[in-house]
Amino acid sequence: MPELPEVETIKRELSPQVVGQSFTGVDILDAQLVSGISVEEFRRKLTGQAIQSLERRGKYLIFELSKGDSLIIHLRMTGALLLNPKGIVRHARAIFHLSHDIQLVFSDFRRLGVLCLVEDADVVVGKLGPEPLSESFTPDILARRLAKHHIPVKAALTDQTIIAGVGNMYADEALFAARIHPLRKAHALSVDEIQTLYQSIRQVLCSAIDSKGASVATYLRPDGQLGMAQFDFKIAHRGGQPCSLCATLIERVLVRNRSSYFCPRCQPLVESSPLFPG
DNA sequence: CTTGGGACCTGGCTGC
DNA sequence: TGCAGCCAGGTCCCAA
Repeated sequence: MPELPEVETIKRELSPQVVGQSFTGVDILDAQLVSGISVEEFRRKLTGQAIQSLERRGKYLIFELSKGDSLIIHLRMTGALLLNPKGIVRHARAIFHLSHDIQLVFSDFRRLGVLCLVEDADVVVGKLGPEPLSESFTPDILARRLAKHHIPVKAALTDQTIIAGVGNMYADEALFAARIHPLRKAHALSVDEIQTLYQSIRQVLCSAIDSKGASVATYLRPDGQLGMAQFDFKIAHRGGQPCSLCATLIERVLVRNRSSYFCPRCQPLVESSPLFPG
């Protein structure tokens, strides 16, 4: 499932191959893929534009185009971008034709992914919260944003308007690393807990990028290779297995209808004691 | 406005 | 062997 580390990996591996190239055509095999405008208009506007840069914002990939437009791709659950694939790509939804006979195939077997072509990228990504790996993201910013929400901290971490790019897997990993139960209220975390959580989020994301993302389901890198970050998971998708720290069996609880895995011993569900009791 | 829950999507897996 | 139902989760939409 593409979250920040997976999308960042795709951006890094795709950029050197496609930046500077031009779209010579596009085959949309699934009209539902294109959001906002018709397939015809999408094809007409895209064709002929060169890719000036490739950026990532949260889980979105943004192709900055030569006429000022932005091609924005969200892979959702099962989307993948394959560069010059050999043979038939299963579940191909769109084929981008680039100069120098480059083909970029968008495959997405659950068809939740979205493409859009806009003049102003902020229309799509403007509401996203801060980038957790940016230098300007600080523990204080995390604290202020969490303090506004009386919701489970797990739900807060996966809310893209609070913090961008963190999804279900890495939220579980960060909460385990910080020893915080997923159902703890976001606004009720202590200063120390937020400091630890801040470091955990960044460490978990950086480590996953180093491993080229996690191939737990259908995630593939543009060259078709797998990521390796899933081998570092300590809690995500490990329900029923022993905790790596204390051997207690890992449990699963639904938070906002999403599976959350946690160690009931390492991540107890108790609110932190107030800083100044009495 | 805030919060929570369901819908969308598809295929692998489990249990009867 | 067949089949119903669960499960995966990013985001949108609706209701309380």
